[in-house]
Amino acid sequence: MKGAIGVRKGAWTEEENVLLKKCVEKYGEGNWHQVPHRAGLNRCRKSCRLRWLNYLKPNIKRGEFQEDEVDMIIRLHKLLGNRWSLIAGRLPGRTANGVKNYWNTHLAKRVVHHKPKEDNRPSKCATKVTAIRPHPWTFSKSSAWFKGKATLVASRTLPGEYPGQPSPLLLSHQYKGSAWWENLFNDSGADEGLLTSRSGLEGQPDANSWPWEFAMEERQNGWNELSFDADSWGLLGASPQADT
DNA sequence: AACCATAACAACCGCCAGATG
DNA sequence: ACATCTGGCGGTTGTTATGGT
Repeated sequence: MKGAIGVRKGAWTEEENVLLKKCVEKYGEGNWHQVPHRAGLNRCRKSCRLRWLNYLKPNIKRGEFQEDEVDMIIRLHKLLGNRWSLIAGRLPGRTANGVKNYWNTHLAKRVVHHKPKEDNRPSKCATKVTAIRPHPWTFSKSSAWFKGKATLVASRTLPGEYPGQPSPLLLSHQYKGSAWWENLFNDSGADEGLLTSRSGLEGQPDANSWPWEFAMEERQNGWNELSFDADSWGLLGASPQADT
C-alpha cells in the first residue's frame, strides 16, 4: 500500500472509533475501500479494517491471557509456527495481533531459554523448535473432497501391546467431504483431546497413550494418502482422559 | 523529581493470494 | 493469459506506560 497523501495516521481518536463503528454496523464488514468515504474518515482502507478487527469488533477479549489460553498458544505455535491468525482463531475473542504481541512480549523469551528437564513430564515452558509447517493441500473442484465422497478418519488406539492384531480403537471421528477441515481444530466432540488446552486435564499424563494416528482414506479408491503420528510431532504434552 | 530502560500494545508497511474483468 | 483490485497476513516500528535507579 502506498501511503496516500493527506491520509491520517497514528492513534485513533474516540470520535474516529465512533464513526467507524457506526459505519460497519450500518453497512456491515467488507468493502473496506468504501469505508473511509462512508464513515467520513480520513484513513486508508487498511487502517479502518485493522482498527475494526483489532479493537472495535464486538466480543474482542482484552486484558490478561488465561493460563489455558497461554497453553493453547504454545501448543498451536509449536504446530503452526507464526500463523497468528490461525492461532487466534482457536482463542475466542482474541485477535491475531493480540496473540502475536503476547507471544513477542511474554512467550518468545521462555522459548529461547528453555532447557530440557530430566523427567518426561510436560513442561509449561515451551522449547524452541523448528515449526512444522503443514504443506498446503490443494484440491481441484472435481476432487472427491468437494463431492463429499472422501472421509477423514481420526482415530486413537488404546495403549499397550496387542500381538497379532491391531490396537483397539478408542475413538474415531469421520468428516465427510470438505467438512473435515472445518472440524480439524475443533476441540468439541469425541476427539477433543487433539490440540485442546491443558485445563481440565489435571493429573499425571499417561505417557503410553499417544499412538494417535490420522489417516485419510478415500473409500472408493482405497488409497491412504496421509497419516501422521501426533506423538512424533510432540503436540500433545498431556494425555486427555480416556473417554468414559 | 528526573532520567533511563524495558514492557506492552497499537498501528503501519510490504507482500501475497484469490477474485474479477 | 494477463492486469488490477481487494482482503488478509506476518513482520516491524512507534508510542505510551511502568518500574528502577
